[in-house]
Amino acid sequence: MSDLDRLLDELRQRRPSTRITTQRRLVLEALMADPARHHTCEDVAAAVAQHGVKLDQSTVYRILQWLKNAGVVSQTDLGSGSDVYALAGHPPHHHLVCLHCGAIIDVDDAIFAGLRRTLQLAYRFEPRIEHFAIFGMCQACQEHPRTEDDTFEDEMA
Amino acid sequence: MSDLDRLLDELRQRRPSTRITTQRRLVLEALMADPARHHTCEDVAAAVAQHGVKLDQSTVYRILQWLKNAGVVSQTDLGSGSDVYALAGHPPHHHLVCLHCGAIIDVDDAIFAGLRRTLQLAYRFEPRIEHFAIFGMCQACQEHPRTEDDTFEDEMA
DNA sequence: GCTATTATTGCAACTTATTGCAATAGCACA
DNA sequence: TGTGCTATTGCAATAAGTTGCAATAATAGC
Repeated sequence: MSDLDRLLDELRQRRPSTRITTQRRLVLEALMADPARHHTCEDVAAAVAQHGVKLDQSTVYRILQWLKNAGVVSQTDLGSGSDVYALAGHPPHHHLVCLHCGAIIDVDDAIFAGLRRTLQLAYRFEPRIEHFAIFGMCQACQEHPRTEDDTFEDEMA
Repeated sequence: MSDLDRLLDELRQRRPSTRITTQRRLVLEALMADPARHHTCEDVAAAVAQHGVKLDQSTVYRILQWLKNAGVVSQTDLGSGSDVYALAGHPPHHHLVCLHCGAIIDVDDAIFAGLRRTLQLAYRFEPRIEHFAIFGMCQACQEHPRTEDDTFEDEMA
């Protein structure tokens, strides 16, 4: 039994009314074919299309939401214009995004340990910090300042 | 000289080519009329319209981006469908958003002190954590669990 | 005050993402 | 294997936000 089928099986067991459709299978297949990648909705649709099946974008979005709710994928806005989806890794990883140059720096999940504990203890809140983006300014751009509003965000727009 | 004019003056001084337009003045006026509020683009447009001036939504968005880049307002996605904009407070405040019941819990900026320090020391990254939303599950919903994917996010959708 | 320069606006078109609804297709059960 | 229930899909419409471009208007310099 493949990883894919194992996962689909588990999803059905958690909620028996769940149906395993061709579309869901193909989307998961596309995600698992490149597990470390940040997939956009468009990427996924394109990958599925290569198997000769055209999915409506609303279907892709709905399947990605479903997988996100099930904790299988994370959804992140890295400031690129479209959200990215990634298989929930073990352990999760996060990103620092430079508002000036657009650099994306990977960071370890450990940086959130203290914050998680604070939220749990002080607020009894169980945060879902699975694939975070923190915007700011990287070292190089701090040393090479540009004007206040001449930012990557402008360029992204 | 009003707070509004003082602020506009400062913005011009920082970047002399900046022009103070009626539109920018009205948007800032609307924001400052209710400084503690989370304003949506629509709110702002409506407030300005009460002064008899109709602004195109693209204009409102552009002005809000400008103010954000200048550090005057913060932009936050609280999961409501439209981003909210708030005057940058002193000190900044943040929110915990429950994915199940939609509750929004205010939290103090102090919870980010450790994370900020870590990012500065370990990554030489200057984070811009001005008005954050952290999604997760509040205490009440942890005690009253619903099914895995029967979340507020579904309802929001 | 008048004029030239160019930042900003309004408009219309476009992108990303979501939603209501009728049609389709999993899957449980006979 | 066939049948019914209903979760899921595709479609078309909608919402939120962005962008290119021509027209407008703020400001600097005369």
